[in-house]
Amino acid sequence: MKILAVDSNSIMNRAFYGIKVLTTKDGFFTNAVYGFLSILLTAIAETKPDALVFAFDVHAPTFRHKFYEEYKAGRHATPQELIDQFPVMKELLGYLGYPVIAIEGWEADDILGTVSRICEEQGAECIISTGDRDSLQLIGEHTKVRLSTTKMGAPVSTLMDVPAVHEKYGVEPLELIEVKALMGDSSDNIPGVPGIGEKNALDLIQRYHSIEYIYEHFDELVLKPAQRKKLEEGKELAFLSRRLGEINRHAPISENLSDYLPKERDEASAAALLSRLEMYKMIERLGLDPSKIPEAEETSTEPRKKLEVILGDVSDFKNYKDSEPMDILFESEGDDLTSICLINGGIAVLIENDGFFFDAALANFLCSDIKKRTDDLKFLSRWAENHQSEVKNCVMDSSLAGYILNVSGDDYSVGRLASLYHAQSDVLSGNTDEIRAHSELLEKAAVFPDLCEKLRSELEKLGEEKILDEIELPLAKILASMELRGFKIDPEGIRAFGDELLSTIKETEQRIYELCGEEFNILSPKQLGTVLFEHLGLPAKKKTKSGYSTNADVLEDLRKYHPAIDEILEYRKLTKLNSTYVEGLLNALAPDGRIHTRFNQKETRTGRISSLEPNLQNIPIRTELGARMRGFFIAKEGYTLIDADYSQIELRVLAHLSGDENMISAFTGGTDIHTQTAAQVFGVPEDYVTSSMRSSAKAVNFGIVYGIGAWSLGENIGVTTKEAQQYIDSYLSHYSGVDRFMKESIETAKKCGFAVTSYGRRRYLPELSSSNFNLRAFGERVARNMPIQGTAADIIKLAMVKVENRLAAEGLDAKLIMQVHDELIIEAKEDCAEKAAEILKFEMENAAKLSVPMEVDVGIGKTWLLAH
DNA sequence: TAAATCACG
DNA sequence: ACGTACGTGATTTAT
Repeated sequence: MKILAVDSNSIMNRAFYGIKVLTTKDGFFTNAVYGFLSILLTAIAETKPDALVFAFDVHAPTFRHKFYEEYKAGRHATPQELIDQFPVMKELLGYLGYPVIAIEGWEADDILGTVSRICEEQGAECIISTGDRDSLQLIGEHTKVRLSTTKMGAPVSTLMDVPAVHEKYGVEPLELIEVKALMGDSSDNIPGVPGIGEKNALDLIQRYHSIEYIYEHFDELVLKPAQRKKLEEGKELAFLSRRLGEINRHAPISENLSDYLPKERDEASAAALLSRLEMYKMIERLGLDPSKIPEAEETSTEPRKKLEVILGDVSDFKNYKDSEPMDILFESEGDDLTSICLINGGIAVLIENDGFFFDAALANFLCSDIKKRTDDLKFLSRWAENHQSEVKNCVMDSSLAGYILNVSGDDYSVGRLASLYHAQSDVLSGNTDEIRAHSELLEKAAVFPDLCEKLRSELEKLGEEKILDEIELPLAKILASMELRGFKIDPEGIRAFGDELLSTIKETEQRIYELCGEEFNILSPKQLGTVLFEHLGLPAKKKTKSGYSTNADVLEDLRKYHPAIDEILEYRKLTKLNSTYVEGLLNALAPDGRIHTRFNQKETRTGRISSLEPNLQNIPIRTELGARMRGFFIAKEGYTLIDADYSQIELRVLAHLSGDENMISAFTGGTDIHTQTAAQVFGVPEDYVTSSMRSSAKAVNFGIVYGIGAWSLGENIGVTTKEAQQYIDSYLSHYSGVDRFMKESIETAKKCGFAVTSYGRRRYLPELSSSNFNLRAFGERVARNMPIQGTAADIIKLAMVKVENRLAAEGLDAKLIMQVHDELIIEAKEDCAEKAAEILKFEMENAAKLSVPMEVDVGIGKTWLLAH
């Protein structure tokens, strides 16, 4: 018999503070429950117990006896967000069939101690799962403690047994009570003997084993005079602490271990609770059947609509009900559609792709004026364009709506959104074999019409419908086109560049081995750390979770100590260039000689788009060698590239949002913004600004946008924290409007629970109400940054829509192929490049009206390098 | 699968 | 006492 006894309060605490903020969409904190379950699942997997016990304190927070007042004074009160999660956790454990024990007047520790005692007596095996070192005293022949801690933000667990306690503390487990009696424990308000710390206490107990012995043989002991005095004065406290620190192992619980075997689980209730907590993956991780999730509760009140499923083809919808939009859902394989489902007026037509007629009819239908809704417009648009069509008049993409409603989500599938927004499923009727064969598709179909309405009204309620209608929907189509068009590259050039890199890499590698006097894997931070800091004895600076940090910042500081450092930095650059860019791009090259990146429109928390497989938004430019990479991105024969990028768009947005007069005039004046900032911060005329002053000012400007702290700024530009603080103070006093704006941003975000762009795009920030200082500080930085980065993202998205529309309207053979946050690239036929460049610049500069002009630099060239 | 590193805006 | 500037994605080694 093996029993896992969980110190539930302790694990809840550990999870709450150790796990990033996690809430349901209406703001209920779920991080402690989530973390608890994660820890539990690993503990079960590792220990494979027969029975489990979950011990809770009756009161959260835990407090010891009569020290409650001191307790409250000594430690922050348990935050409400954590307290609220306890009943939920207990309820869930109940559904999972586990015994939950909480007894008035007894602490969780006492219950654990009792379980462990019973195990010891009956020869059963007991494993205590806790985040608290208190329980270590319970360790014995049959009792081990699985200690969960967070080391540098990562969850770690250690299994402690008798030898482990010997090794770590040099005393018997039971003697830990004595140690604690001497040293005390502030978190449990055990006073201990004043002046005796961990070192002293351990030393004394290692030698004398108990405080009783110490005080009985007090005069015979060899003690330093100061120590003797402290012990003498603290005698009473020592014995009091001894009593407080010892866990009572006789709580009134069943001595029959078989009572702790798991009971039958109530899967439906457990799954329902977890889905209310929006922990959908946890349902599976706990081995619950996802189909046990009950439908939303409201289903019973309204009679559900019927959806009649018929098998047919696209033309069956000639007589659709035009008061309602046509919903389009589909099954796909790669870029192909295998079947679609069209829903309108209570009828769902299921259409299998039978080849030519399907393609032609669907292509024809998609470009009709019929109002449409779908769940992945970018995919559908790509399909349409591949079949010489386009998607016209699409008024809803549920995934985009879901993203706009919560940019922090990670699953915008129809099923997930339906449960999140309580959409009602229609009742399917029709040929049951067909329904079964396409059950997934039809389940989506059944809920989709109502989901779209729920999403639409939610968007309207929050004033975000324009973001969908005017930005994301038109953009989806453009991104689809950009993905299809791709970016032509020069593979021969890249290969040659790669060969060049490879030979330099070999040489560099050899030099490093010689300089270090040994061969090792330079790319392994672990091995590199050993060589640099142990074999060569260089001064180690920062540490990471698992050893020495060897990142570029650290190495930069070490350059002066050893000639190998420069080579290592060089080696890193070269191998990065080769594996990520040379090899990465060649691997991603399509048969048409072009790279087709995919744009993710639903990824970022700020509203930016991201690029993946491959990522074309991080092609090198900052170093000369890296920038050569951009020379291999080229226009096709007879065409040329046009590259346009906003100048300082984020700072201009900041000037606009803050309304700071000084900053606004900086952008209308014509002097370089960083130089002007330097002049103001350092209090010198602009002509006297040196390049180092300018670069410090630039760092301050960036820092302001990111929600700056003096420490980091100092680190970044190599001045003391104090000096950095002076820069910031000086900056904020000259740009007092910015100061005000930043303060207001945090204040409104705290009040509303979200940060927002000037187009109304929201990012919810539950971090702001966290009781964890670091998380809250992070939330505050985000509250300052998101409106700026997000507004800039909205602007360039609008610009993309306008540019693409204008180019089409003017009938130019010029198309957008790339976006890099503040930069757009067009591939244009040579004879219309000038005209297209003009349009590009104009539409970008006029995509939004700010209180400062938006400036765009535009270039034309055969390669990305030349055009930029 | 996670952590470390580094490429970009 | 603690950790320390926002937003991404790809590659590598190590667990």
